Amino acid sequence: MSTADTTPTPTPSAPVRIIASPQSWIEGEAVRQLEAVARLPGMRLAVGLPDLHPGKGAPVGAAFTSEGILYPYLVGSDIGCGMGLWDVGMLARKAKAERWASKLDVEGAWNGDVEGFLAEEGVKSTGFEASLGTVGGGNHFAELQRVEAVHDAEAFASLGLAADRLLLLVHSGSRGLGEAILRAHVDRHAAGGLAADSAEASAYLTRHDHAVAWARANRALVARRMLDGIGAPGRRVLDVCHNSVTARRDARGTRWLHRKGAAPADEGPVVIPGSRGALSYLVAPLGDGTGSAFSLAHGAGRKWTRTAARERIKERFTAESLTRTSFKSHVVCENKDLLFEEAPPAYKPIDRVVTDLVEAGLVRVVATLAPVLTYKTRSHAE
DNA sequence: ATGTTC
Repeated sequence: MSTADTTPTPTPSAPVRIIASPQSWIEGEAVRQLEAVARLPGMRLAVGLPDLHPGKGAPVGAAFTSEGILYPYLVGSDIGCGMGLWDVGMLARKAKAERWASKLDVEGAWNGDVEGFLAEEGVKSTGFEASLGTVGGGNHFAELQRVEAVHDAEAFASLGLAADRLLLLVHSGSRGLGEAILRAHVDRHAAGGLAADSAEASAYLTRHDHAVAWARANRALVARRMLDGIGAPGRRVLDVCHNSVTARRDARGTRWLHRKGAAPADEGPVVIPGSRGALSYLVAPLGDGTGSAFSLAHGAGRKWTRTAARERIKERFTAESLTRTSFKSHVVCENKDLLFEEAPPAYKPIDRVVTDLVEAGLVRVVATLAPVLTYKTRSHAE
């Protein structure tokens, strides 16, 4: 017997995999966003990492692979955003955190030779150079850290690191550049994708790749300004991008790997930071990456929205008290709203996120890093 | 996230 089926055919979904233990609380909205992305044309795999949380349309803490079509809106506006780690080249016990907290200033355009700096980094200028070497807003920061514990001495030493030296972790992106690139795309295509073999995809990818390189140079200049401020040399240990789309070619053809708040698992060790009042984890990826879209968590993940964090944290803490943490570290954040929005209770516990990655066989911990001074922003009232 | 935002 045949029956007329009047129900619409469900859009076939790509597999969805969420790498998180039941102890990692993940908002339902983030899961719904992940599932919605998995139903987009061409999608082949959607992976949520343990720091998965809702974003604007698409979730953050996720990686997606597609075939034949790529989606600029999944990368978002901060193309190239990522984490760079520097060996400060100074003993941690020589740190003058209180003095540095009153003095460090990386606001506004750098007064050095920006064009020369970009040339050294091998990056073309963009018209956004007044922002080059600035941290930006939101969850971006530059943080001096000490080594709390070394768990894998060999891997730690192979990065040229020493347990008694300060480190500098820089989280920033492409500032207004990436936003301009996404806006130009969204003006024409909204959330729509681009056929991978189209001229528009090539044009987007060229601009995207430039923003990724510029963002990396931005982190390098933020680091240089911080290092100049404390009078230390500094050496870049690693630098990885967690917002990007890249081509991966294998026997099946080309896959487009979108990372939205997801660190790469195929570029060596990475740092997964907690909140400014928590440890950060230096981890080494394990496994072949195929089940996790070659990606890792990129941080603790937000527990409270910015609005909720402002309200709840204002009730419990004074702004002054938030300039120090349970690690006795210093916080430079002269924007009060931002000080509340980014306070440690607004974030999930980073140890749970990293434990989930360890238990999933995706990383081993090389070292834990404790905050000494977190630089967010210095206000420049006239 | 945002040379933001009138």
